[in-house]
Amino acid sequence: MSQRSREIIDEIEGEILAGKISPGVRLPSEEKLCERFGASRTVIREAIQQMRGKGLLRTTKGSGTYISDPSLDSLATVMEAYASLVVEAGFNELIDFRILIETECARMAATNAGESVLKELRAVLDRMEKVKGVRAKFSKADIAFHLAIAKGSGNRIYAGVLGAMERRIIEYAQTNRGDIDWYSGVIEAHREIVDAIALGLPDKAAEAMRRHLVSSKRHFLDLESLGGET
Amino acid sequence: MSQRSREIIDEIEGEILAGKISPGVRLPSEEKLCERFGASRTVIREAIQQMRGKGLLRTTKGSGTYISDPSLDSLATVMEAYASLVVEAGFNELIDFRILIETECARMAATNAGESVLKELRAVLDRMEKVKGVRAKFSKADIAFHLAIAKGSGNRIYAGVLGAMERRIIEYAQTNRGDIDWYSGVIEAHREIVDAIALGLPDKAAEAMRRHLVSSKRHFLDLESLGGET
DNA sequence: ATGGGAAATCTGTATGACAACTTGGGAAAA
DNA sequence: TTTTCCCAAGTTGTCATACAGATTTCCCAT
Repeated sequence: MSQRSREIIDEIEGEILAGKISPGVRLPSEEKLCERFGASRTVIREAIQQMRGKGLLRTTKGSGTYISDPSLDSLATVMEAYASLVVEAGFNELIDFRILIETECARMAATNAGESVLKELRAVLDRMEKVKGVRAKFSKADIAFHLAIAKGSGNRIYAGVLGAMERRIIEYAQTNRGDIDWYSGVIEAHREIVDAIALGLPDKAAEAMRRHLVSSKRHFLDLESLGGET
Repeated sequence: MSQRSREIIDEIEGEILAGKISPGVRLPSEEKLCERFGASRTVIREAIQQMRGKGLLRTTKGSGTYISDPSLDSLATVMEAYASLVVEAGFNELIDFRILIETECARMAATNAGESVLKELRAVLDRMEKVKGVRAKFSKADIAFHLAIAKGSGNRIYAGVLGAMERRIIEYAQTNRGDIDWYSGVIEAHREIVDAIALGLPDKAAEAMRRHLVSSKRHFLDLESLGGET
């Protein structure tokens, strides 16, 4: 497997991560790169496309190709793609991963979250109360809740990684669960978490979050073993 | 920004993650896709290249394009690219992320690790003792140590995510640190972790790992504030 | 039935051309 | 001189065509 584009990718990536080219800087034009690597424009473009897929490059028609600044979006995009593949093979592992990160998010949020985050959390709680029973809307609010906490942690990596998985996990895990008791239970758990964060109690917030997620996981596994498929 | 390839990517990705196409299955040939989307082969290929970059597709010359099975490598590739970009902006956050995951890995390894993992860990310890003082080799062994523990956790996500960051973090963090006391300290900390895992003591293993990493982080930050740059 | 080889299929690369868009600078106007 | 406007050069996006190199399929001769 020769793959001319592979070599080119390796070389350019190498320069990027060696710091020779910094985020925001424009890459030489495709034509220039053709000269430099002695390859056709086709190959150069294939290399660029692949790096774009990774989120390493960003192109603007008419202007040029630029090194991405490390937007969390790019990480999220890729992790989402990955999560969608792994979802069947190792859903358990993915959930455990999520529990680990979110528990830590809650803990950190209790010390770092400002008033604006708390306000957002309370707004989401109200919304969940309002849409109780409507699964699609409830899920959406649920996701918003967890992302808000991740944001409140102050660590952008957590928020990025989590945002990548959240939607898919919740969609997947909440299939076939519609009784009103369950909705109320979720809201109650969320409220407990918010209270702990508001009071600035890291351990309590972490513990509440962990309990909430572990119970979700159990619910999901029960449903699955009963054959709860779409 | 129209971006014909964008639409195609969205559609194909949508089908993949909706489960309409499963890992291992072959995608229709480029020509067929041209017909289906009413686009030129160029556009189809650009879409494919980008998804290849994400690790979503795998192509074999002469045979076809296939949906990747969720190999951890693909995630690692992408996270590595990301880590290289974020490394300047939020190195602290990246390290905290690592500490969180590795602590959990150590905890889980204490209950899940089999004899083979323990054997590997001990072998790595010996090797570190042998190359004490040679920074490049020591770093390599250091990475191997942490990855072995991640593997011993039994959760492939941890191992994948960590493998993606490990090399870059350690390379970056160990710059300018060469005195013999430091090497000994690292080995001592590692030995403590291995012992706890061998005895099957989750909390102790986790605590030892956390102490080790937090101390590394502090060392690194000290060096940095003194102007320790490449 | 089987083995071998040719044909069909498929991805990788090269070339040339044009469209769509951005950018910078120069000409024209104030 | 300063400002405004427009266009020309530069750059990426898309198309069509052709052929090389690898793999797979299938048919024919043994």
